[in-house]
Amino acid sequence: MMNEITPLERRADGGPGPIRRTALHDTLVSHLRDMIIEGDLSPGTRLHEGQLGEQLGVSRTPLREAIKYLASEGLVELVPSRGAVVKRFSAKDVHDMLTVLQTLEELAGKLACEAASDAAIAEIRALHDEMVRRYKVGDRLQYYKLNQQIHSAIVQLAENAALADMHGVLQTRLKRIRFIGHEGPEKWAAAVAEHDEMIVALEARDKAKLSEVLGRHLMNAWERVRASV
Amino acid sequence: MMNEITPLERRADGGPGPIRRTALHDTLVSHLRDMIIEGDLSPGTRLHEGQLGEQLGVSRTPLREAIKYLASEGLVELVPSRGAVVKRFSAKDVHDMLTVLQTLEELAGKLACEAASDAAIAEIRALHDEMVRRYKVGDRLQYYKLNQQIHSAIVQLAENAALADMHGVLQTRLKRIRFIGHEGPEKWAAAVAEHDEMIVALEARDKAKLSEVLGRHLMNAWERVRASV
DNA sequence: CTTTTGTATTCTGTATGCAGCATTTTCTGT
DNA sequence: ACAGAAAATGCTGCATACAGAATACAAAAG
Repeated sequence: MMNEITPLERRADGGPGPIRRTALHDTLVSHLRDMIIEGDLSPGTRLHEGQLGEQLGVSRTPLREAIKYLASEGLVELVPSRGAVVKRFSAKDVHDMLTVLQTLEELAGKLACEAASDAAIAEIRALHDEMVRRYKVGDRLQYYKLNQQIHSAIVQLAENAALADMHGVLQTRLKRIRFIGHEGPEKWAAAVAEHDEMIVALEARDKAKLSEVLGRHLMNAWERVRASV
Repeated sequence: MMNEITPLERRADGGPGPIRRTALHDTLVSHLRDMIIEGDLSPGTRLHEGQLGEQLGVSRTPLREAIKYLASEGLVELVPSRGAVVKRFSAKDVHDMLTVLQTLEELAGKLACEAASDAAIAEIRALHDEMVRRYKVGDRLQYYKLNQQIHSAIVQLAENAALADMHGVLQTRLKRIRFIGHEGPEKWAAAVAEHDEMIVALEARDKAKLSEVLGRHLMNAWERVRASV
């Protein structure tokens, strides 16, 4: 992927709704996040404030603030007097994260079955169907994005802000790994099959089943990505 | 508690080990954290950069960086063009956090039984005994601190960095609530009893039992603090 | 040829200055 | 006297400037 670093475009408006001024901080944070996830900034790379700021067309002050924010999210590491470096995750780190993610999604599954409205479930079904379509066509990138969306959406159904937060942090940390990991056809098929089970269980509001499938799905996720780590 | 705000003392050394220079950022972050937890900055309060910086004896720049860091931790909220305010947690928020914390500690319990060394368990036993001593004397503050330490220590035993991270974030967010919550004698006794069960289960390395007790303990925690929220 | 030390450069850490937005106060018209 | 508008104040957001630490390089000594 390795795009070249492009200056940050400061979009003036967020579209419809109340006219909200540019929030440079947020823009910078997500921009840097993407750069890390997509590999423009690979693990171990030092985040050079002067250079990076110049490339993005931003002064050091807001850049530093964004870096501190990302540090708290765990994407970069702050070394006193030596700046920030992109955090490197070991295989064990990834496995640990998946273990926690598994537990969180199991919980999310249970809560979702209790709290979700039919309409919300229907939306996820739509995402799922679209994802399957992408799978059949072999569109990996869109598949990947829809996959993430579905998992996040199920967590949203649980209507538990803390759960969504924790899940989001881990999901973000893992994005880079998943972004790289390219499982073979048979494993991909298995993943899709698990997703199918998920949707069925959700529509049936079968707590135990949904929780079980989500857990199994993430256990298998480890098998799928372990080679890439 | 409401201490008056005191200038930040810049400690020169962290004790033994390699002589490390003052890390103002870290100091500021934990100082602000403490101020929020202990109620010097109550929920809804705007964090006035000029004023606060002057009181702490620090310029606005590092202060802003620390605030951004805390924002990512979820202790303060950033409002565009209007600075940062201390986040206010609703009863549902607290309940949600405890739900997630429960799940995480259940997981920690299972992992801890597998991974912990005898020595590590002995250390927790020591903390526990000390805590019980404090309970018998009625020393609430020390009891509270040791209580937190024990929970964190058990999570540490699991040797899962991601788990420890997520647990730490939630623990921090809840600290303020727990700091306030003063349960009555009978509930306090029940909590101590649960801790007793925990230690016994841990020493027996009884995964199921430890996990169950930890879960129950946190369910009850909600009963103990719900009045304070 | 290797090692060590002194110096120069580069980068981080912190302070300060300036512009724009939000809010409040004051002024004006009815 | 009251409503609305305009000015004034205060604060945030960003940029720049300065000081100190770390690193890299070069020269000299073993």
